[in-house]
Amino acid sequence: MQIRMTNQREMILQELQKSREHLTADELYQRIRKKMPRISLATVYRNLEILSEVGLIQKLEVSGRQKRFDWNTEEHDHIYCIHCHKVDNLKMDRDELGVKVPDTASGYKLTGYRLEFSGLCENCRKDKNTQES
Amino acid sequence: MQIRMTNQREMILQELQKSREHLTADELYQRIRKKMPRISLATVYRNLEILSEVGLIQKLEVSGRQKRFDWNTEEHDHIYCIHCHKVDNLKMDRDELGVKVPDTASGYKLTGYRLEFSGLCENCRKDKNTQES
DNA sequence: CTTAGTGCAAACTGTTTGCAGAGGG
DNA sequence: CCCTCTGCAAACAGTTTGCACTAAG
Repeated sequence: MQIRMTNQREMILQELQKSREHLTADELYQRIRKKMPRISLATVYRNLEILSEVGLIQKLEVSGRQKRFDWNTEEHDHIYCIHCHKVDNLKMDRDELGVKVPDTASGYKLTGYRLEFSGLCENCRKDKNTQES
Repeated sequence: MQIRMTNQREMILQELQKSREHLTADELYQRIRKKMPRISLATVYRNLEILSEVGLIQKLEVSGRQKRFDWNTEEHDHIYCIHCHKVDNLKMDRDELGVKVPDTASGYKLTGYRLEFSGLCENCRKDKNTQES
């Protein structure tokens, strides 16, 4: 199957890349809607799925109930804000992290890992100092 | 608020503990229903929530669309089967894993991490050998 | 008795799908 | 022109909630 670069598709890709964030389908939809009011949420979902299959973006498995998508297709890990639930890229290389992946464990043949640091992001740290929630 | 030990609550706790697995609310519901046919799924959800708040069980943040719950309340990591999506406890101590958590990163004040190995579980390894999916 | 907990149904959230029509290549 | 992609609405999966009744303490 060949994939066509439609306006919607391009917009989604652009908007995700320029955001530098890890948006959910709905967040992305809200932003794109301002420039392309007739786009539908279904289109956003369909394209995020397809773009991640093709390898132009990455679908994330992270904390929280909604799926998130990443413009950065290299292997890297994430940080999760326990207060506002946003997700950022961890700017550390995997070899700095020191995770030792055994070949097998508990009967599993291991193929990889997923590491997610958690903590308070810059904004939420400020909020916590001034007004205690 | 004080919590009452109702039959339903006790059953949920028991069934989860004896399963030694990381069940979803629905899986648990299906099992309990055999012994307690009038229990409702809503009750299972409500109790899993409450029991995890009280600290008798643990709510997991793991791969997959459904929430999973763990009878084991100690801090530990998980292994995820990329084929059948089941989740097992990792029988390794955190200090064996060698993860170095910096104090801060990308503006975040870090408080912890979540590590999930992924691979093929015993059953799925067998399946893969005989019949290629 | 009192008030937390239950079963049921209905609501809600996030995501997926069927379809007829539109528009990339 | 063809066939992938779109918008729309309706379906779906997982979870939560309002309510009147039940039962634990």
